[in-house]
Amino acid sequence: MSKYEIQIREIVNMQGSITVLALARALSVSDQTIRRVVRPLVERGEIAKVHGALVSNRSPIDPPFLSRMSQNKAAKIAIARSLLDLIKDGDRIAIDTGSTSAFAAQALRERRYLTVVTNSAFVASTLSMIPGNNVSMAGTQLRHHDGASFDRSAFDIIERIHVDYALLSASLVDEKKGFLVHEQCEVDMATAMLKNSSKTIMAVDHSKFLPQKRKPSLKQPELKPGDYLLTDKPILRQFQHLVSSLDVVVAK
Amino acid sequence: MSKYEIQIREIVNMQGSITVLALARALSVSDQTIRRVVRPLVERGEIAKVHGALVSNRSPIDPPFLSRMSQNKAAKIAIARSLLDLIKDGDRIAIDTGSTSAFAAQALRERRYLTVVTNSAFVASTLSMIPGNNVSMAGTQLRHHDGASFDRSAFDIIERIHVDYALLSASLVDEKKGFLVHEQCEVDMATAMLKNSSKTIMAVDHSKFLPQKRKPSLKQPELKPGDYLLTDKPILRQFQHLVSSLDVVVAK
DNA sequence: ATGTATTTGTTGATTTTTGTTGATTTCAGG
DNA sequence: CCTGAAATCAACAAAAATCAACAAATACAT
Repeated sequence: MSKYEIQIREIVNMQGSITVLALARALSVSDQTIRRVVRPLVERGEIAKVHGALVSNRSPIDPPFLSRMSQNKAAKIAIARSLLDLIKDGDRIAIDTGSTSAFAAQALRERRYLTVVTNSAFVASTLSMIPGNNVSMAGTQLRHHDGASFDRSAFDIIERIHVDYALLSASLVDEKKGFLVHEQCEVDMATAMLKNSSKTIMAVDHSKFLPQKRKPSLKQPELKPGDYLLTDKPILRQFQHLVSSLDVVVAK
Repeated sequence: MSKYEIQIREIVNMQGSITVLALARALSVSDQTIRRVVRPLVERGEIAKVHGALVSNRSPIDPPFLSRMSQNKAAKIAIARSLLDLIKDGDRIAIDTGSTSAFAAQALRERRYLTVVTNSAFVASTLSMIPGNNVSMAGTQLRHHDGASFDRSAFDIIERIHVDYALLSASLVDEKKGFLVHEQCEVDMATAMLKNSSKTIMAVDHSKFLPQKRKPSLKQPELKPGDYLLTDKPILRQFQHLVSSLDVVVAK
């Protein structure tokens, strides 16, 4: 790995695109050097190259978080897209934190006049820039691993705003215990959102139905009959009893 | 894929529609080049083409925030990078809203253990995901054009947290009146941030020194002697008196 | 210090892109 | 259904970007 690699990646991702020569001048090396360093990056698909320029494959404001921390990207995108069949222009929705919700937020940029309340700064930021939306960020101090807030004020705000849908997620689906997450604050937040919404949408990709190394142990609040379950593969028999009263949507 | 592709897509989507010739002038290439680059885009259906013009097929309302983000991108990035000379690991900083601040936030991802307080959801989201940072999002209801908050709680939080630096911006620098912005709430926020910080950093790219169509009229609070001014071109003589007591940093 | 390995800059051949020219097509208005 | 202006297209020459190969510079272990 070359010493210029990090710099190059950073400049390219920040600018969106730059010519090889400009980059050479910026780092005061020859254009040939840039080409050499860049070649493996292109092969690994980290940045794209066209005749005349290097272009980032990330959108300039697209968080590293989406590409980095997401396993099962395809599944989550499919789920997010199928969410669009449920959520219509003008709906009010509470959205929890997590990567599934992040993708959901991206998809919901297609909708207009949404009322959104969320404790995730990422979701808030994404949807607040859509004209016509009314977005409330619940909470102040953000935890660093996902930019979500669980402080007192976060709950105050969630409890103040009533919405049509609460979009929730889970870390693991257990045959016996149901939808589980790692932290109590997440359960508390889910409970608050669920209480203040007409319908709940639980979004879990199929990997959440498989055993995991790090096992969560805290149970999400009970869903009501008629609530939605969004996933990307048919529910296996041993989980059927968990979802019998729910409206199951399998994204394809 | 051509190196002009992203720019073309951006301009077309931003303007809604534009003639081939205007686009050629904008990128200072020939009209023939535009046609050539555009052909595959049209075939893929990414933008539509009629005799005489290219029209965007995307929803006409795309976040104005993003478009502003791309004006003077290079200058803003240069300023953001030079900010890294001032801000060190562990510093505490208040950041206002605006595209310059958005780029600053991107650059500050290199720093660790920052204490950040901001009323911009985008800045909060960007910096909250860096391990070791302590980020507070000030405010609840986000305005849609830039995802920033100016409600009561935003001020409460800004006023509660004392920081080393306040990073502020302006829409126009007027020879006589100084640093101007469009809205009173922005002045109020800047004032609150400035009051609670040891030093203020005013970041304005050179285009802010030029006359503008839409003229802002509200004056940002006075900077203190020793505060920083970050810009990307040397200060012209007629503006010198505004910055005489300031520490001027010209990014290159 | 010495030799070896790696990185970097330079050169010239090769490929791709771009601008220009002139012919052709499309469009609006009688 | 013409007609003139503007837009488009095709083709070729000029310009720019890329690549391969080699030499110079640098780093590194012995």
